[in-house]
Order: sequence, then structure tokens, then C-alpha cells
Amino acid sequence: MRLAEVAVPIPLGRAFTYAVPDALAERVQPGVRVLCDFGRRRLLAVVVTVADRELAPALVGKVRPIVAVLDAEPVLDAELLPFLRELGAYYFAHIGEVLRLALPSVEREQVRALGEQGLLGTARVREVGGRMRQVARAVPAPANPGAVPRGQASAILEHLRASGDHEVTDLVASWGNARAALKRLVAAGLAEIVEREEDLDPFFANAVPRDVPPEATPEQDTAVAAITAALDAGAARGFLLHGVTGSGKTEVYLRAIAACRAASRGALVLVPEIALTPQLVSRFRARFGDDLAVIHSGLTDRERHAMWQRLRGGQVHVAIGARSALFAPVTRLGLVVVDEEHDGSFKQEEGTRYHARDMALLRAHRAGAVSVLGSATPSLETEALARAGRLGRLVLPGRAHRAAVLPRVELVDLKRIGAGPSGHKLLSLPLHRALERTLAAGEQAILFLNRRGFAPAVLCESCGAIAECPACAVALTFHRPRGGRVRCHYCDYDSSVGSCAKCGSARFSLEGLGTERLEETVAQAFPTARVARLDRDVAAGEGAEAVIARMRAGEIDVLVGTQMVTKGHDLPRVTLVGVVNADSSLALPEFRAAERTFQLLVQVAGRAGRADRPGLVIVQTRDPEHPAVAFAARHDVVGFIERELADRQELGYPPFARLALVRVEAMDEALAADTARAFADRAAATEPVVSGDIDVQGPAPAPLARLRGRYRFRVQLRGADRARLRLVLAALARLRDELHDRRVRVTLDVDPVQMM
DNA sequence: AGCACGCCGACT
DNA sequence: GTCGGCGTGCTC
Repeated sequence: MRLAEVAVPIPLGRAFTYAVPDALAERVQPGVRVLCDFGRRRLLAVVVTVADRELAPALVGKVRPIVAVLDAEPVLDAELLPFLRELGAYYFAHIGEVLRLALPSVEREQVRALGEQGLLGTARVREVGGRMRQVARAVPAPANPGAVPRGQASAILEHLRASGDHEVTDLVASWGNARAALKRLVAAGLAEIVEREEDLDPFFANAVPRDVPPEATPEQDTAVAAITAALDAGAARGFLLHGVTGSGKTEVYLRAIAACRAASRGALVLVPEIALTPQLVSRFRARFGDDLAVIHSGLTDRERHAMWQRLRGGQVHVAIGARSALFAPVTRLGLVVVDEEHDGSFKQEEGTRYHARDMALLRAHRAGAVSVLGSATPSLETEALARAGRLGRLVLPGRAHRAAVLPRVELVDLKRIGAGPSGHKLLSLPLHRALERTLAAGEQAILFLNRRGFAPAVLCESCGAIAECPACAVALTFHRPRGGRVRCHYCDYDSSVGSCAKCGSARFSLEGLGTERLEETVAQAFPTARVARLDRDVAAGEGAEAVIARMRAGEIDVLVGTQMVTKGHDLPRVTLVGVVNADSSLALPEFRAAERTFQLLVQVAGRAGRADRPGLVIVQTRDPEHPAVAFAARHDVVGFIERELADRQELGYPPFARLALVRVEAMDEALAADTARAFADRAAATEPVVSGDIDVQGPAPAPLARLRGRYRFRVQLRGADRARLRLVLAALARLRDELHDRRVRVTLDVDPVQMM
């Protein structure tokens, strides 16, 4: 009997067995999508394996036949499907959900075809729906040819007749008044406007002229040669490409990809979400033209599907994108690049919590591809792999485009140095003076503060209570716009200020400093300076790109912002960078706080003085001796890594140990606590924990003890031996799958990044 | 995740 | 007497 193991898109760990009808025997292969009756529903599922074998006795009378096959070719090929299964196994994830990560939605044509065959039933099939755009078209044989348009309308009609249909937005670009003119043409029956599904990727919209690869530095040549040699040898070799900001890592990637294409193999490039800018894409586009698929969150289903088809069909060989591009169906994969590999955004923090950098290494290894992890500040995990010889080390020591002058970093000890003329203690005298000099020289400054909003706390003046989110155990942030609002940065709570929840008083004081307030403070201290702000709130409105464009055009003197100002953008006129409060990220309750802070400081410092002007970085801190601050001030990446590795080893944290977290959430605090206790108890009963190889901490309330109304507890597992830890995790995964109480949510997080 | 079944309160 | 609340259990 021919049987197929099928993954259904449902959070159940195992695949289900279906009978393969003779009529479909040819078409049912691993990796194709099929329609299956599942309970009362009809679902779209993916075939994992097919075999001719006896039916297990327990399943007799239970298996049902596959209803229909959607694909002629597997949508997940022999490279991707086993990789996804291994990824799922590594994270103890549910196979159906993992496969869904890698699959595009179904084309509308396919859905219609299935419907016509009467196969859909109650199938939940995600259709492709693009955004609509308006297209103007000349009516070929107008009913009323007597109407003769004049002026713009006649020109537009001529244009439409001569060169075919045009998008209304394009016409507006050429004739400012096109909309009004078109309206008249439509009224006269000479033209019509049709809605058409958008199918152009914005990253494809502008043709980019091919560039001439710049002369490579000797170090770049050495790095490219090492990668190319591995490619030629067909070895699944990995490299750490360690190079400071501006040292030309991207050029190394571009050359390595070119070598990979020359060998008729595909390449995959992963970059942090925030770094996937039009500038970066146009650099790749300039080198590879249309042989590049850009995968980003703004794609419509239709665009995503088109990309996907072109990659899978082998028409396009290079894919670039953020985390989820890990699953791009690049064929004959030869090279995998992870840029800024230390970046936290590679870790997915919901659903299947995979780490795209770690899984990129796995995918490359399985595919016999070369991997390159690039960073100016390598993660300690990657550094450890390099030290163990598992990754070859390639170093780009200097900045590529000019004399290797790194900016001078000046530390301001906030314990000893007080407020400058503005009176605000977080705008110290040295920072104030540096801003004055920068403005006087007609140069630009960036002030970095990792807190958006006006004030991070609202204090009741009569009872001293801090305003808290009703659903989360966190302080509310005061935001200026819309007459002043208090907002929770963890859930959607947003309210006017009102009165104190404890005593009813309506008198508050605003404590602390956020980007909005910093922007205002700077603007008051420097009335002639043009001050702007860039954070998530601005990005949601005006858009980050618009602010960056104004900055590049020299329309801004001082840019105040969060993380967003630190990445990707080349801003040549910035000569001063101020880190307003380096301590805020050091204070986080995470073992990686020092590493994160160090990476952040080095990255921010890299923004200063990229052109032929020397840069200055001012770091304000209450703890100038802290290694993360002190080593960053000396640009001493290796020194920091040494120091931090020693600390991690002493404390038994990664990369010297492996971690896993069980997170338990429930509206009912006792239920959450009891469930977490059950997981800790189950862990404690396993052999590796009994023998002391793996230690269990908790259950303990999570650092954010309540979020969106849910109480949160966690259990931490730690041990040096991966296999031993996995034994415990397997027992916990079983417990999770046996647990049927829907009031509790349990997640396993293997190799957690965010500990909150 | 859905979707049923099943056992207890406010309505035609 | 029914409609419907969501607890519990299953899905090849």
C-alpha cells in the first residue's frame, strides 16, 4: 500500500499518514502540496515522505486518501525539505508550522482551478492578493469620436494611443494635472481607468546601471581568494569575515557571489531587517542586475510568489533578504552570506523561534555550500567557532576608502561631570561644546538614545506612584503628540494621561529622557540648529528613508534617534556622534548585555567621520570603567572579546554552555506558575539533570513578569553538552504536546537570545 | 489551530 | 422548554 506522511499546517508535532490513490501515485512526491481531509476540514498540506509499506495496525481504518495534488514539481526540493525537517527537529518545533515558514501562498489561478473541480470544500487556502494600482488606457473605438480633447488631455490621449497603457501615477509624474485630464477623457468615453494588481517590486522599479567593481584592497583580495578556493573545492567550508565598518565587507560578498555565479551555483545573502535599504539593494543590483531576488516584508503575496518561482525555476540565482530569506528556494546553493551576523534580528522571537544565522550555517553545510559570516563585532558564538577551527578567519583590518582613521572616542563620566548650559544633565558640558563646534563648522551630528517617547516614566506628584500599563508589568512612556499620551511599549495600550490609579491625583511629573524630549532640549539649547528625530514613531509617519534623505541633503544639523540611526546609512557629513546614555543597555537583565552594548557602541561610533573629516564620538556613562564601554572607546574588538569570553567561561554561559528556556504564559498567575513548576519538575526527573550535567533554574517570574495581561514564568536549562541538553528538551517537548490546557501557552526556546 | 461534543444559565 | 457560554478531546 502506498502511504504518504503529510505535514498539516497545525501545531501538532507529528506528520499524518494518508493513502495515495493510484490515480495520484505519479504526482505524490516529497515536497509537493496536497489537499487532505483532516477531521471535518480540508487542508492544504505538504508531503514529507512517500513509501510502499504496510499500514501500522493502530492506523487501520483511520487513514484517508489524499484528495488532490497541487504541484507538478515539488515546491520544497530535495535540499530544502530535509533542511526544514532538521530545523524543526533542532527547535522541537511542529513540522507543519516549520514548512509553512518556507512556503508561499497559492496562486489565485490554482485556487480557482481547485474550486472548479469541486475539490475545495472548506479548505483554508491562502489566496494571492496584490495591492491594486490604477492603469489608464485609451479606448480603442470610442463611441463618441467627435469629442476632441485639448491641451494636456489631448497630449495624454496621444501618449496612451502611441505607447499603450500607463499607470496613472506615472502619468502624474509627467503631466502634473494628469488625474484631472484623465477624468475628462474618461467622461468623454475616450479613455478608461482599470484597476490592476500591483506586480512590480519597488526594489525592481528603478533600473540601476551596472557598476564597475572598484579596485580591491590586498586584504579583500585575500578574503575573496580564500572563499573562492573553498567554492572551487566544493567544500562546505565556513568563514568569519571580521572587518570594521567601512572596511569593504560588502565588496568581498559581491566578488564571492560573482565567483559563485560563475560556477553556476546560487547564492543567498541574509542581512539584518533594518539594513535592507534601497542603497544596499542597488549595490547588489548594480552588480547582478535582474539576477537578484530581494525578499522583504513589504512584498505582496503576488510579488513574493513571483520571486519564489524565479528562484525555484533557476532563472534567478541570487537572493538577498532579512531573516526569512533563509528559506529562499535558491537552487544549486553554493554560497550563504550572513552580514552583521551578531545582529539580534536574526533570531525569530515568535512561532518557530529559529536563529537564521545558525540555520544558515546548517543549510550551507547540508547543501555543500560555503558560508561567510561577516561582522565588525562578531558574536561570541561565532568567535568561538572560529577559535575552534570550525570557521576560517578572514580579517579586513582597515577602512577601505581612506586612511584608516577611526574616530576619537571621548568618555564623559556622568557621575563627575554635570549638566551643560542647557541645564539637562544628559546634555553634559563636553557634549554641548562638541555640538557647538560641529555646528560652527557646518558639519552634522547624531545623538543616540535608546528610548523613544518624551519621558520613560510618569510619576504621581502626590503619592509617588509610577503610571503602569494595566496589562503589562512596565512603566508607561509619555509621548508628546496628540495632546500628550501615555503608551505602553510592549502592548497596544495608549491613553490620555488621566489621573493616578493609586490616589486619583491629576498632578504628574515626567521623569527621564526619551528621544522626543532630547530633540526638544537640543533645539532649545541650539536655537539656530535644524534638529530632527528618527525613531520607530517617526518611521511610522514620515518614514525613515525620508529623514535619512533630508540628512544626506544637509537639511538637518542634528539627528536625534534610537537604534535606527546606527545602521546601514552612509552619512558622510556626520563628524560628531553622541551616545547620550550608554548605561541603559548595560542595565538589561541579560547575560549578553555587555556584548550588546559593546556592539552598539562600536556601530554608533562607525557613523562618525566617514568622509575625509575626522570624527569624534562622545559616550556619556556613569560607568566608564565597564569593559563594554572602555574597550569600545579604544576600538579594541579583540580585547573585548577576550575579556567577555573569560567572563562567560567563568559564569558558565554561551558559548561555553548551551541554554534553553521554557516560557509559560497564562492570564491566571497561579496556573502559569503551576505549569512552569510542572516543567521544572519534569526536567528535574530526567537523567541528565539528575546526574548534574544539565542544571535547571526556576520556575521564576520572567523579567517582564506580565505582558498583555499574561503572567509569565520561565524555566532555564543549561549545560555544556548539547546532546545531554537535547535529552531533557525532548522530555519537555513531550510534556508540552501532552498538555491540552488552552489557557496556558508554553514555548520552548532553544539557544535563546532575548531572555525577557 | 479548528471544530465538534457536552453540560449549565437567560431568553422566545 | 431552546440558544449559547466555553471546557475537553481529537484530528491520519
